[in-house]
Amino acid sequence: MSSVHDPNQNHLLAALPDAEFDRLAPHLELIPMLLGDVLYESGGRLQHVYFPTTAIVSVHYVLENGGSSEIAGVGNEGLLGVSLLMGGESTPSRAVVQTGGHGYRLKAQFLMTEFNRAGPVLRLLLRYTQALITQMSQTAVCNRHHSVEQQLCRWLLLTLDRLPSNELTMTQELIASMLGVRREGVTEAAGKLQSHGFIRYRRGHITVVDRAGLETQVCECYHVVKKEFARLLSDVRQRQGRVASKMTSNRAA
Amino acid sequence: MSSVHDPNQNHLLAALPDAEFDRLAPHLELIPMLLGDVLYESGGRLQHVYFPTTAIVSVHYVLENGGSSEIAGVGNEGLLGVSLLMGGESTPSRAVVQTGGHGYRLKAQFLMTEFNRAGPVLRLLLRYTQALITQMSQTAVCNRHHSVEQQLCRWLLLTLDRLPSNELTMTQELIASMLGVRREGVTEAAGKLQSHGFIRYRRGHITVVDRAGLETQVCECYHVVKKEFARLLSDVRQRQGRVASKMTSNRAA
DNA sequence: TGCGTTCTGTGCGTTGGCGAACAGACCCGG
DNA sequence: CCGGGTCTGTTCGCCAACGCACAGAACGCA
Repeated sequence: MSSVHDPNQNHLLAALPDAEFDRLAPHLELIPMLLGDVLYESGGRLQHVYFPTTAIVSVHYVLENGGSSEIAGVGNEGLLGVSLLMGGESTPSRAVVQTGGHGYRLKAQFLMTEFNRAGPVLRLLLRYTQALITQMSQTAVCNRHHSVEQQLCRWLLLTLDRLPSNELTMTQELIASMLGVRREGVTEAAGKLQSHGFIRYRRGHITVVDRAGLETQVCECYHVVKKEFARLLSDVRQRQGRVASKMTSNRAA
Repeated sequence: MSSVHDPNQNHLLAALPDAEFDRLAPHLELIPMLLGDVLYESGGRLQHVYFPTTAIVSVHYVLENGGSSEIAGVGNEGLLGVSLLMGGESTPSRAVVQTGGHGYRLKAQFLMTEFNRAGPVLRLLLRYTQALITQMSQTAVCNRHHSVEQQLCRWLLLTLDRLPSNELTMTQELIASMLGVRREGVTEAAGKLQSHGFIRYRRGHITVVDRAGLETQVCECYHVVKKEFARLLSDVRQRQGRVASKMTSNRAA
């Protein structure tokens, strides 16, 4: 259990040059991220940024009438707290852990110091921001033009890409609230996907058995987002074998 | 006609400290922006950034099937080309002039040089980016949860805020394509608003006669966006009386 | 093993928005 | 002042998604 966690599991951290990584590493704090944990509350002050490793976090906007929609998901490919980088101390969005796991958090000031050096960290994180903007925009269009079933496919695939396994622990109710649709709508769409043999599910567990099948149903939005991430962050998955010594020493912080 | 145009009509340019402004000013190029002009094509390489003064530009995403939605509008409060700043040389979005007028453009390299000094220009533009992200996100939620009529109100008000007058030159067809809805839907919604006495229109012209009335119908999304812009860019509308000598000399560039 | 909770399936009626089609109104240019 | 193109108003059928309500199934805990 001691060497399971490594900041390099997060692709952004892994992509940092050694010098930058070494400066940040002492301040990275491993934390459990439990299903339902609220990382940011709408309008709240941002104290930390988060780099998920095994967890997935959903960023969404909530309306006065209680309706809401996910506008982006963040897993080990990204970070939470972009609005800090942008200079807003808060954000109108809400960030909730959607799949339990772990991640590293960093006090805002440390990242900002690094960011303000205007070096590789700034450039990397801005490119990530650009990818995030694409994801949000595509979500907006998708919300308007595509069916619940298509959107479910998109969401499943995007989530799957962030998971090590092909099973997601997730109720239909929860998925519905992510997509901003009715639970029954998800039930129906999921039923179709199951009858096609693409997925199987039971009470809170969805297993993707035919990923290629899902891809035949999904709308272009999925591919647009993936492509843009790949384009902007192609260099990001490289570095894996970095020595973990520096961090294990402060994992308990 | 000679002193009508001034870069300070754009709020971002106006908010720059003198030193930064003076460095950029020689490279600002006044250009007409005509209705329908395409500033950025989806996937195209970005050569310039644009600071609208009297024009309004619509940023939208287009789907394979031809459907599309505006994800943000940019007028004299902002700039086009955020993805350049983010380090992506292109963007999957499309930018089209929605209301004819003027603006200043700047070769990408000049802004990037300034941006990379990591001074006030960077900070200002990042905060603008954050505001833009809010606008996109709120649009995504709005697309999902609010009626065409509410969205029309939101769109009218946001557009109105960027115009000097209370009349917009705009066909219902065009508005429909912005919102990503049917033209008939706009006709119906606009009809209601007119019967309430909030607006009046005739073939391609909409006049807002009761702005307060519109605000009673609009969804919260409008206010959220406005508030966030105000919060992030409150210092931006200040400087107005800056000497225009430096620019008039190169207006013809 | 049994019980309560939570999740899923299903069946209503309702509705907002879509798609297509067409008539009338308006405007501009010749 | 006329005519053609464009914009607007309206209709009708259709369907996806909504909201509500309830029954059955699965699971977890005692």
